Amino acid sequence: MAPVARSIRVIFTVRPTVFFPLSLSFDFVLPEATATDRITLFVDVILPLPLPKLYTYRVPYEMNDEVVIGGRVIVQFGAKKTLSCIVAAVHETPPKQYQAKYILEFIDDAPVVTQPQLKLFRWMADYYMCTLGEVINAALPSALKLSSESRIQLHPAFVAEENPYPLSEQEERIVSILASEDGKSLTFTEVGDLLGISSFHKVIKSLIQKDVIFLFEHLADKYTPKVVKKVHLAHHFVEEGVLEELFQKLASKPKQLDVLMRYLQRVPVYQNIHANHKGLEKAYLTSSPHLSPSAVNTLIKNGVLEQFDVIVSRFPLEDEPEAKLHFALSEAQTAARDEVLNLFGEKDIVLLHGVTGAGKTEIYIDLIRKALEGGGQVLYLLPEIALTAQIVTRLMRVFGSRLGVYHSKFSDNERVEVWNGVLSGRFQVVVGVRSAVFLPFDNLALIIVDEEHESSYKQYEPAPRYNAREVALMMANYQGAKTLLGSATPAVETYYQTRAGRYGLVTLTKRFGEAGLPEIELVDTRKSREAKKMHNHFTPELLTEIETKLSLKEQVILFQNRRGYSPFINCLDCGWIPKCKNCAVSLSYHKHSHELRCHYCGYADRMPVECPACGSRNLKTVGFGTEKIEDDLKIMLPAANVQRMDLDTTRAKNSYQQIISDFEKQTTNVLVGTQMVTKGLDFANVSLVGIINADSIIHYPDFRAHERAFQMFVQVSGRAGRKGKKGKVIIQTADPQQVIFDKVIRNDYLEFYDYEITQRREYGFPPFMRVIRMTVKHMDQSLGEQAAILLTQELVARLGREAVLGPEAPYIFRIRNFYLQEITIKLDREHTVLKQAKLQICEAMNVVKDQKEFKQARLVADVDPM
DNA sequence: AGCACGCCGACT
DNA sequence: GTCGGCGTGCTC
Repeated sequence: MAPVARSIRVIFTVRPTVFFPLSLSFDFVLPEATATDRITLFVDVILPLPLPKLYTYRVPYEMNDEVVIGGRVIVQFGAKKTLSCIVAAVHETPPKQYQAKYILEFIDDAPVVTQPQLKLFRWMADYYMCTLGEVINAALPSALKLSSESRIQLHPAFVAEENPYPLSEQEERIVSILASEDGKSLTFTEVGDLLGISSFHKVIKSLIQKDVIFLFEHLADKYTPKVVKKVHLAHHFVEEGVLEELFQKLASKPKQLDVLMRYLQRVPVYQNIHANHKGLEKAYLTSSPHLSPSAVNTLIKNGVLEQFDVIVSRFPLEDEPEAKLHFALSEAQTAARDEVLNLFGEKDIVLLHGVTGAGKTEIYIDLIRKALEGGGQVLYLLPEIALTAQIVTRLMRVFGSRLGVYHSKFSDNERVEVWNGVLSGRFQVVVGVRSAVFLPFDNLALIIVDEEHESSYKQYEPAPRYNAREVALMMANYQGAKTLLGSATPAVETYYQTRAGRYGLVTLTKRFGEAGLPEIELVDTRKSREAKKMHNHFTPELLTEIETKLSLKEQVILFQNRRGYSPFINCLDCGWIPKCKNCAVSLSYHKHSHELRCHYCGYADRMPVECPACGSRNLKTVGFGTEKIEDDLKIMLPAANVQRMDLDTTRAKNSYQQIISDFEKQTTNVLVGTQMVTKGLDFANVSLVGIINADSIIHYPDFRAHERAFQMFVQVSGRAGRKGKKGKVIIQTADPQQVIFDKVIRNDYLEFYDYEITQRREYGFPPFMRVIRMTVKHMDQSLGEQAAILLTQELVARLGREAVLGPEAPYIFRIRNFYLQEITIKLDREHTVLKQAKLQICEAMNVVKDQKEFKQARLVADVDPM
């Protein structure tokens, strides 16, 4: 059963003194049971806080039966805070060091977190070197987390006329508001707003001392069910004859009559008396263009219609699609599917390596269907950006309302409903992003991780710094489920596992339908530049090709891996470059908003008209981002309809969907964007993809730079030419000789893999070694460096010199006013070694943290960084 | 994460 | 002389 949400909980932390409970007088009447029968239970709870251990609370004896592992309870934590937390264990061992506090309340009568989840969360905390509280915090939709808020209320014994203490003007104001309504209460922030000051604590303290008000903690479920207002005909009208009478009465009121007619049209009261019981959504009547909303209200006021509320699901049970979407798998798809199933016989994990456009989704759907037939649950993970309306509607048509969707743009209430839907068994398939691995499955049969190479599966801030692909694999392992990883450009680590025989491998080399892979052309920007043939950032080759495609009414995608107009501006007279005041980066110019913005901390300033250093008006933009590409293109090709898709244009809730649908409907011809355009989008009419500046992607100081570049080029190329059309890709680069281009052009993953794996082996990187990246952050540069040096020493002392690299300041050495130092640790892959090493890393971190002068240093461990 | 207790600067 | 700043430590 799904947990029942209770609306409001009130807990007194400061009891009004007048109501001193009389029951404290000793009445020692015990129930039938004698004291010796009593079993005293204790629970270990996970608090949603970054605390290293669990806390033990005592179960009130009468509540022994209510304890549910994985259920939520409310406890007092510290002097003031009342929190909800998850019961991780039940036992009878009283803590020796301290007196356990009692649990205040039990929220759920069934687990909200399943046993396999608890096991998984423990593994995560261990593996990713974080606390269970941090895992729980990331896992639970925040509406399932309760936390208290202090409120004040007029003291029940307070009578204004008898108050012996003089009140200040501010105090009077608070009192008059609290007295305005019986039992009215205010939060601290409300008090602050009311008085227009932020230091309201003094006032509150004084009022408490004078016995005018008291404090209490208010704890409310944040989850609110969705309510729909409905109306139906008042019951006594539902009778023959009576209704006619009503019509006559309303004869002179045409508007009301209209409403009534419409109601009867939708609710056939004559044919079926019971139809009236369910009624009709009020909004259907009030928002109908031909009806008057006020007439509806008049009918309600006069008792003809009755209004009532109904709690509904945010994911309505739609009628199952009449004709379920049925599609035939192609021969290649069928073969691949059978091979996957076959491999699942001996392996738990299979990689489906299929070129872009090979039709992997149909294979997934077929496998999901099979898994459901076997009675198990299915989790289908997608990177954020690929989880579009396109794929959801498609899955909806196959799985109907058994499909749950879990998405970062979902509201919290929606998330809770998906969570509960998984618990109750309503949702047997969930398609979702990274955080969907936290959903409370307990009977998984299959997990699909699509685009498994995607770095967005890895969370970096805040902890837990987990990779959803790895978590999914672990969860599948715990629940005996099979996992299918899918990608056109598998992560080197993943492919290595197939070579090592640990994962099965199925390959699809042909595109679905007759579509061939796109033709890829490299264009040398250096040559064009020397010949003075560049049009802004476009080579003549790219520009001509764009024009050709547009004249054929075909669409174009342009990829530029940097948002904004230009990465910085520069004063031509004095050389001034605006820098972020919090970070060691230049400010990016955003033309649309006339702002200079920091892409690391969000700091923004108005674009100056003149140089603040020398007063010159010769401010020039340097470099280019998506905004400039969009701008230039609009000027050079005024007939083209250009749309930009990047973080800045997709901030609003539905803008992303809008841009995609405009492009789909071919309202826009050219889509300019950042990485967003490289992922999983499937448009039939795109025949050209342009990569404006390939060099900025390849030249990156990181062992994964080549892998990332290869994946990005192949993925974005894959957007070109689908559904029978051969597409073209133009890559602009100043250095066409780069080794990886050769592999991209021939779309030769295997060759890329062989090349890359050799490098990884030689330089000792994953998959041969495991990397843990330590970051030391400090407001003070020198202290940060010293802390990093000490940490390095401690690490070397435990792990050996060869395992530790650094410390080193990263390229961007200051973010949000914190100076950064990085240490890279390389470890043997073996589990016992790894576990031991993590303990030693914790020790080393503690040595630094225990040092008085480094108290303000922040130490972060990132396991398997990306 | 809060929040309470504890030690140093600018003020009625 | 105090009020209040935030730095450090604890929460079952």
